[in-house]
Amino acid sequence: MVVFAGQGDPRRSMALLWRTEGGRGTDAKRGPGPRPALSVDVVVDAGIAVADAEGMAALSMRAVGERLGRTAMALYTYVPGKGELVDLMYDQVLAELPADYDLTAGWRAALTSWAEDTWAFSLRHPWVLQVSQARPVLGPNEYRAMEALLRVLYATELSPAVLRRVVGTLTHFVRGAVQTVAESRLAAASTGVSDEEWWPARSGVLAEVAPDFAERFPLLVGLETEGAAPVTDDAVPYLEREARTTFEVGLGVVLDGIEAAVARAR
Amino acid sequence: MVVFAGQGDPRRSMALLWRTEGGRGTDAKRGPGPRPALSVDVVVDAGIAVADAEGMAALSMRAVGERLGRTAMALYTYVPGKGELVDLMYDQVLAELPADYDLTAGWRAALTSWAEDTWAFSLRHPWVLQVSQARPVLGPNEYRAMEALLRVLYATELSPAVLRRVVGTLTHFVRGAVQTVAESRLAAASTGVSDEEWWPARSGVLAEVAPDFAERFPLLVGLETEGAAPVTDDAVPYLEREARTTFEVGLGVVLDGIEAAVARAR
DNA sequence: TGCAGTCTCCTTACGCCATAAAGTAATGTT
DNA sequence: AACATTACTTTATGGCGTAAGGAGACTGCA
Repeated sequence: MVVFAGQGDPRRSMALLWRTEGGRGTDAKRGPGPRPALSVDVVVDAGIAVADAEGMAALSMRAVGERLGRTAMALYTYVPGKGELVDLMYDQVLAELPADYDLTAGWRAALTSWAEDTWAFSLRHPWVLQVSQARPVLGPNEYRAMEALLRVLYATELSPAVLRRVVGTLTHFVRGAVQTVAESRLAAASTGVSDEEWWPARSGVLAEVAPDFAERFPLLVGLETEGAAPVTDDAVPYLEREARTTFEVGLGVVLDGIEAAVARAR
Repeated sequence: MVVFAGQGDPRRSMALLWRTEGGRGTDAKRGPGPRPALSVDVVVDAGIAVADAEGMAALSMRAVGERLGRTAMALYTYVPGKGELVDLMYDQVLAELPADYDLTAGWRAALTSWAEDTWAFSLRHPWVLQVSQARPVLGPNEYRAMEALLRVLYATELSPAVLRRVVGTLTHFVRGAVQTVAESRLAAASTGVSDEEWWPARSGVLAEVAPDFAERFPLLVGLETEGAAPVTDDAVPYLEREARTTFEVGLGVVLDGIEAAVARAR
């Protein structure tokens, strides 16, 4: 369930995202009417809490309202709609990402830190992976995070034209890798069936239903038995271990590719 | 809206996916009861038609039923539920992908073809990008496509351990890159606002709401003006052009990284 | 002090969604 | 001819986002 950005009045959305009047926790001067018991920030935080705990699929206006002891409709006082709420939640959590990376150990080490931070961040708030990238949210923290990545990449001294694409390459890869883990956890949580239980059940049936499997897909069968990730921690499920190794090895591959581009440009 | 796989009886799901009794179009021997006017294949094709035309968000049991002149509930005769229907749709379209790649020009050229085919395929059926990868569908065509990719990758003579990860690296990257285009089209179609209209509207507001933008994000602003993709075809929207260039350049970067791994292994 | 205007928050309602349950009618087998 | 089985329908349940309208709280002005 990719969730799309709020499509209402751009002026209203952007004013909320970049809301500066004192920032979080300040209440602007009041006019007539009852004093608001909530605030945009409180609503956004409640949304984040719901999404963190129950996932994006469980994020409903009713659920957020309930967490605040209010009805769903009460939220519309603070936020134009669900799309905009998600935008605000997204930009809010993005504040957790570093605004700067240490470049003294070189760009490669810095990029590794960036990828590692992004990985950890995405697992802390897995629902961010379901926010569509097509129409970016354009909030301050998204820009802040992008600026941090760019600062690292400028150290490669690659041309702007290449640099632009490297940004995409890195984010696509990291996003895809961490998404595997996030979705796997989501599936386990929402079905109550762990990967460890799910996989043997399916592959057992597979053997029944496709007895000629080994002849049809020899390379696949060969690969399945070889090259699995070593078991370093039994508490980490199989699929997550595999995904983590793919992340580490794959990141190395991508960084090697960037290095090749750097060498070629020199 | 990531859509998760059907979570019902694995035996039933797998039997449907690998259904062999005559394959498409054969009707099994009949018992008592009215003769079925539809079939699993017809339902799956209708689902694909709906998803291709209107997107995953518009894929409802009602919509598919309506296309077949039936109620939503009628579909449950053929398919256990929506999740399983999506699984079947997914594996069905995957049959469009080649089962083999020409390796005479080397693995690099073959991988480029693979990436290109995956790109085109994903834009033909953008909704496949919203099928969760966490609990794979495990249908015959998914395995067929994977086997084709593996055949190419075996030509690199990398160790199985590395090869496993390279599969993930490539798929993550291609998926991420094409997803940008798919979501951008989806956003344009569902809101009626093209990227060309959307972006200036937003960035205009951005300038109002964040007058200190250029000081806060100097690298970002710098990059925005430099290194844009050259305009080769005016009919292709800006964001798609950018995404396509990212795909091409990024693929080169990843392939360079694989080449580095190959060289190191030698 | 009183009242008008404004604002928060509620209830109700609409039209979607997946799917459970139960009913109707058609068909093959005995 | 009776019965079991099946395709398909109608109806209902409990979710969703949010439009519309109303109740009561509060400020600012007369």
